[in-house]
Amino acid sequence: MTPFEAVAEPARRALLDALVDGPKAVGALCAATGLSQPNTSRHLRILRETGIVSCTAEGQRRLYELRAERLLELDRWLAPYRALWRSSLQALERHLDEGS
Amino acid sequence: MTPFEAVAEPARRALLDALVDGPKAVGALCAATGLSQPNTSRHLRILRETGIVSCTAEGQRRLYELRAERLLELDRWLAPYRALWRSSLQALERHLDEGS
DNA sequence: AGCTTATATAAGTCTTTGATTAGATATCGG
DNA sequence: CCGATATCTAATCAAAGACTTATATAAGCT
Repeated sequence: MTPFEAVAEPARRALLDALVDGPKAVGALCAATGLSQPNTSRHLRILRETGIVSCTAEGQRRLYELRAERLLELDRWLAPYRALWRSSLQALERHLDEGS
Repeated sequence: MTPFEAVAEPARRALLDALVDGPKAVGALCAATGLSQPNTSRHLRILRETGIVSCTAEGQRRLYELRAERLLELDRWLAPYRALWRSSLQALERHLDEGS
């Protein structure tokens, strides 16, 4: 699965958002997202297989951690478009300047 | 449909990539992507309904044009993760510096 | 008007994928 | 060893979505 498909799912974005401020166990992620436990595990597996999170066993829990580098691919794809909307913003600014 | 889901589909990313260097008619987009015409129309409709492209009738053709601003939402979501991978890159650099 | 080109839409099929329920595995505390 | 907790996996179902074929609409040309 591509990172694009991985983050397309709202549940998985919620999981990632919950991981921004550090690694968490599955139970904590269930609580944070409101997802059922099996559902959480399934989405975490997808994220793990995509390489966006990694998992380390910590006693009877599993700590999931972000591997944000994997999202670089999204950022790189976005780059040409970013250039475009920057230029439209600039055009808008020019327009507003002319109007004032 | 969210912009996330919209760009998750490879065919739609191909269409967007073909539109980066300016508006194109449907036929040109078919040729550029190798998608069938109905398929192209369907994906273009999805992109249009999501607001990522706009369409203007030009005689018997329809010119599709990028509305890159709509992808700002992706960029904004990505921001916190960008901060993370920047710091991991910095950590890697520090590590390499120590090693040398 | 009739033919052609360009695009959109509809119907049908097939695949993918998300959610739930139930059960399996493993670790911890006594 | 046993019960409780934490997590994973399997099976099943339902829904979403992608692709094809066929058809409709509309503009352009002669």
